[in-house]
Amino acid sequence: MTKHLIIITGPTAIGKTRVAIKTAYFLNTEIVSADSRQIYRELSIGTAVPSAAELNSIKHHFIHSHSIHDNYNASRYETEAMELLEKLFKKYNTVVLTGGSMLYIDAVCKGIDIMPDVDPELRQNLKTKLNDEGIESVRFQLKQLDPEYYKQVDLKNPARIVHALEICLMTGKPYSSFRTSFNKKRPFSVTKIGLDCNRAELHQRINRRVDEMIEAGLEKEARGVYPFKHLNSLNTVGYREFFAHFNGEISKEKAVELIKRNSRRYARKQLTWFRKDAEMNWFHPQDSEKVIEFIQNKIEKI
RNA sequence: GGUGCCAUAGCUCAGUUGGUAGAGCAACGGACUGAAAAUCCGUGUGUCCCUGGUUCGAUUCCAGGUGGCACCA
Repeated sequence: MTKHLIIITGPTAIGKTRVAIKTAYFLNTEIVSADSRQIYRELSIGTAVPSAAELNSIKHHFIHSHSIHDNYNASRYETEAMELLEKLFKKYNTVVLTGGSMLYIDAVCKGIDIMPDVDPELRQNLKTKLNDEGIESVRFQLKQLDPEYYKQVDLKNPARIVHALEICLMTGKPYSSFRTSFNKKRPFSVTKIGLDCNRAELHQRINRRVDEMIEAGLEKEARGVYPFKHLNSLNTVGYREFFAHFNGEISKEKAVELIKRNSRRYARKQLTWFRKDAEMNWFHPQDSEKVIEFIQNKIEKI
């Protein structure tokens, strides 16, 4: 029996949860979340996790399953998601995966090259070097250790250069030797549903949702994790703006305004990524019936 | 009703001694393989309020109109 993974994605605040739940309900299956921030149990309001009622109606995975202290990443997600899918596909022929984390979705569909875990101490050292000596110094070091990748990398992007260096230094081999861009074979078919609407409507949805988050007590939630503000997991829209407010750098009003703006920019970035995906089938978030109909047809054909 | 000031990008405004214009913010486009809600790159998007007049040429000068603000009635 062929197994099917239905992916429901789209920009932040578009209404993925609702469509995913309707779809999972119709297919009588469970939902796997592909959201790099809803995965943290310390974050709820600012990441817009599904409501208790929604979580009760359909079994969800990777919601609040990890801690902000866990040092999570896309590769760990790939491993854990694939293990989970193997189990779920023993029980179901179809599983719904939903979320807006582009790289996490790709990790499930195509896989990520195998590399060693990054040593946090090494990362800190390289960050310090970057800070003290400037981007030139890490650039130069990368040129020595991996001239091949040096030719391709965005030389203005410190995160890319630092990561390549990390791998070179930890393995003694060039980073480029790990980059196969090989798409892993998956034991299931993939159907991608992209949700989108016109931009003005999307901005309205985002602004409204941020206002709801504020009413629901986002400030208090952010205050609670403020001591850990340096963690990557908290370099997150909705939290870092409040941290700036707690630091006395900006007013609360300004923080709220920035959360809205940064959410809009995040949505735009997601759309840029999804748009170039030729496998995406686009729908309006109100058209969940059409989505289900489309999926039904697709599954019957395979 | 009278007088004065203003009208330029989505917003706040600059500017052109007459040769169709530029800042900030917002917005938009793109890259992306173990930080991805991260990180980085790029782009002015415009009936210069309307209608006439002067002029080779008006967003700019003049007149009228419309709208806004202030003050006086």
